[in-house]
Order: sequence, then structure tokens, then C-alpha cells
Amino acid sequence: MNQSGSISGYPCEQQMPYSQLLDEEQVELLQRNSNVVSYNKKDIVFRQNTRTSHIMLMVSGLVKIFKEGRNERTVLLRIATPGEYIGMMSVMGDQIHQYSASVVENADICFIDINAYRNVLMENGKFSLQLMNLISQDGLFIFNRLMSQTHKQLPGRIADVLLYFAEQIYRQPHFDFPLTRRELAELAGTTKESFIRTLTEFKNDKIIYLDGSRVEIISMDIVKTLSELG
Amino acid sequence: MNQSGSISGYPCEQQMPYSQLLDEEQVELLQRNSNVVSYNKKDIVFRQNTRTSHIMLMVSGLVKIFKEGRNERTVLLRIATPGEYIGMMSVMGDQIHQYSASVVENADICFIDINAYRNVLMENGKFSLQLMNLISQDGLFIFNRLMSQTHKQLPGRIADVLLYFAEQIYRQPHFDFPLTRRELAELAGTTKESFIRTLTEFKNDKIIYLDGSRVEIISMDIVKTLSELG
DNA sequence: TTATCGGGATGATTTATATCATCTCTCTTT
DNA sequence: AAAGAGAGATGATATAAATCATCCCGATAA
Repeated sequence: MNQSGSISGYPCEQQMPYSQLLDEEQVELLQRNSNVVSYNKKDIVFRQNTRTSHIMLMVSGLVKIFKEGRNERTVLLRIATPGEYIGMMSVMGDQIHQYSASVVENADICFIDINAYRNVLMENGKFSLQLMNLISQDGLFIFNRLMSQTHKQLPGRIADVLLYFAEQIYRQPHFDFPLTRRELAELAGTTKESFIRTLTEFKNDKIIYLDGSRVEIISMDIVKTLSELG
Repeated sequence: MNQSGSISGYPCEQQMPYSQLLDEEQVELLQRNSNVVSYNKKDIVFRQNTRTSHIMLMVSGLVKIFKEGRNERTVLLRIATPGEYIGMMSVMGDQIHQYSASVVENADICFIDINAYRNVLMENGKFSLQLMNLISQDGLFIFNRLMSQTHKQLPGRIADVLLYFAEQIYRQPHFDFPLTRRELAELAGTTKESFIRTLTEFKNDKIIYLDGSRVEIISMDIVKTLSELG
């Protein structure tokens, strides 16, 4: 809710996917209509059911994208990393944010005026097609994550969370969870207790090393098998 | 698997969303690179994990889009109706179909050459933006359906299926299910038995009238409440 | 300094729903 | 006409995972 955001003035171009497809004029147009906002941990970037206002591009940090359910149940959809757009599907879809975003690790986010961005899309077909590609991939990704939550049982879902951090976020088999157990459970589509229990089982079975938020995947093979078996 | 498709020669323009944004030349280009294929009930239109080859647009009929799980479990994602693209997200995303499509009610489907279509997108920014809008909405829709399957319990999920047919497919509170109980269960993310049981309860509670595949929603309010309560 | 609160962890209990087992009925197939 | 196959329906049983109840621990507040 509270935005400790402060405006600074540096460009987003480096982080923007496919910016090499833009000509100088287009880069400049976007530049003039962008600004980077810094957020602190736990800040809310946007809230679901609010109107979309800008294209948002992660410059640094980590942000979680989640859906808040009526009856307290919240679902964590993904963790956005630098170079990723957030809320793009809602911006392009129905102009109402379909989910919320809050900061997991201090983040700089580039806000781009939506009309400037649309103008660039209109005149640059290649860039536009690439964005379409990104949106589609994003759709397919969330789609697969939800499929995991719906149709796998606990060990498979927990394995998916481990693989998500190891492969997508940190790109190495050892890392520190940047989230609480409760949030991790929301990412796995389960409860805090069930998440902890299953993770402890993995630890006891020597599939992972675990100490607090520190994780090391000992047997990547088993984790992958668990994910595949569901 | 078996395609009883036969090629006929009539245009897809009438069914194509936002075709009014195309100029004559573009319409003609698409026309020259399209053909309509007729399918019979139960025909497979495309199979998941195959490469995408064409843009596909529903001209008539009903097609179900589903994901086949490893362990026999299949998930029905949506029912495509005339005027809707099928497989678009996969075509634009990673060129591999992420799900399968098969015919529920005899269907004519327009196949458009992907390169011709991309060329039109490249040169027509408005059309392109509208397609982006469609893809995004499609993503948000499937996203909501899967959220329903993951995070609502049975009565809410069954209510969602009823609302889906009443509001999205037939646009009236009475209709005939075009699917078997098993398929309906796959749409609700449950088993045939559980689906039947819950539907029977709705019938006993006089929320719906039910006779075979015939359904009439008696109390739309209650159905909506069930959907919202989850 | 002591109280309070949230996170993590674990055991006991409950519950929603899947699974298993039948039975009927209709429609093909032979 | 008989036999099989698949759809719908319903009861009995099993089970995965949620819920409830504690307890510990470290950080923050009074």
C-alpha cells in the first residue's frame, strides 16, 4: 500500500527485451516517457482490480505477483526478475490489474507511459511481434504453473517450487528462499503446514539440504522425477 | 487423430475479429493464403506437442481445447466458439502446441498461413494491437478458469461450469450440455462421479432443472453465489 | 526486562473428494 | 437376438491434505 518509491532518472533501455529492434527515435520517445521508481521490500507496486496506468519493466530486485482470494486465500503466481514486464497481460488485456504485485527484494521498476509504448508498437511491427511472443510465453508459463498446482499432488508441487527457484530464478541448485514458508506454500498452492512437512520429508530423505531459508538440492534427478510424476 | 477434413473455398473474413481494420490488400492476402477445413465430431484438430503450422480460426461448430496429462488425467481448458482463434497462444508463444483440440460439434475451421498473417501483423499496427488484446484476454480467461479449478471446492467449480455454458457459450440459462459427464468433470477439474453427485445435489436443491444433458438454471442467483463463495 | 507477535515446526484430528464397486440403460457390433 | 461397450448414477471406503492445537524461538515493542 505505502509506496516508498522515489523517482530517479536512469534509462530502462538496457533491461527492455528486444530494445535492439527499436530505432533511435523510438528509444528516445520511450526514454522521454519513462521513469524509474525505487521500491523497498514489502511495498505494494500495484493492487488487483485497480486500473492499469503504465507499462512496468523490472530493472532490478524481485517482485511477487499474486492473486488475493476473497476468503483470505492468496495465490502466488510468479516471481518477477529484472528484464521482465509485470502486469503486461492486464495492461494489454482489459486494463484492470488481475493480480497484485509487491516487493520481495528492493526493486527498481521502470514505468513507461502506455500511449508512448503503444505508439511504438503500432509503428514497429517486429518489436510488436516479439512482445506478442513474450505475452504468449508468459501466458503459457502461468498456465503451466497453475496446472501444476491443480493436478499434481503435494510432493510434485513442492518439487516444482524447488525447480522454479533453482532453474528460473537463481539458475543454480543452491540458494536462499527469498520468501517465508507461508509465501512458499502460496506458490505451491498449499498451506504453510503442509509445505513445511513435505519439505522436511525431502530433507529427511536426503533429497535436499535444508537449514532455515538455505536450500541445496542434493539430488536434482529425484526432484525432477517427483515433479514429473506429479 | 483421423481428419475427415475436406477443403472448401469460402472466406474467413466474416468471422475474423477486427477484420474491419484490414485494408483491401491485406484482406486479399489473407484470403489467398487461407482455406476452410470441415471437421466431424470427435476429429482431432491438433495434438499437443506438435509444431504449430497455421493460424486457426473457428468458423462454425464447437471445439474443445484440452491438456492431456501423463497419468491419464486430462484437463479441459475451454470450448472454442465461432470467431475465436484456437492455438493462438502456442503459435505466438513457442511454436509447439501446448494443448490439444478436438471437435465437439461439427466444425469449419479456417487455416491461415502463418507467414501471411505475420506479414499483415507487421504492417498493420492497429490490427496487431487488437490481436495482442485478444491473446491477453485469452490468457486471463484460462488463468481464471484454472484458478477456479485450483482454489475453489466442488460446488463452486460445478457452478462455474454451469455459468460458463450459460454465459459464455449459449448466452441463455437453459441449454443442452454438449459434453459427456466425464468431459464436464474434466472441465471442472474433478472426477465423473464427483461431478454427477454435485450436479444431482443442485438438482435436488432445486437450483437447476436437469434431465440427461438438458439443463435449466432455476436460480441463477444461487449459482452465482456458489461460484463466488468457492 | 518482560510481554507480544510472527515464523517455523510437529502431532492429532477432520474432511472433502477421489477411488472402488455395482447396477442400469442405451447404442453398437456381430 | 445376443453380447459388449460406454454413459450415467449411487453407495461404500480410502486417503491426501487441510485444519486445529501446541510449542519453540527470535525480534520488536511496551
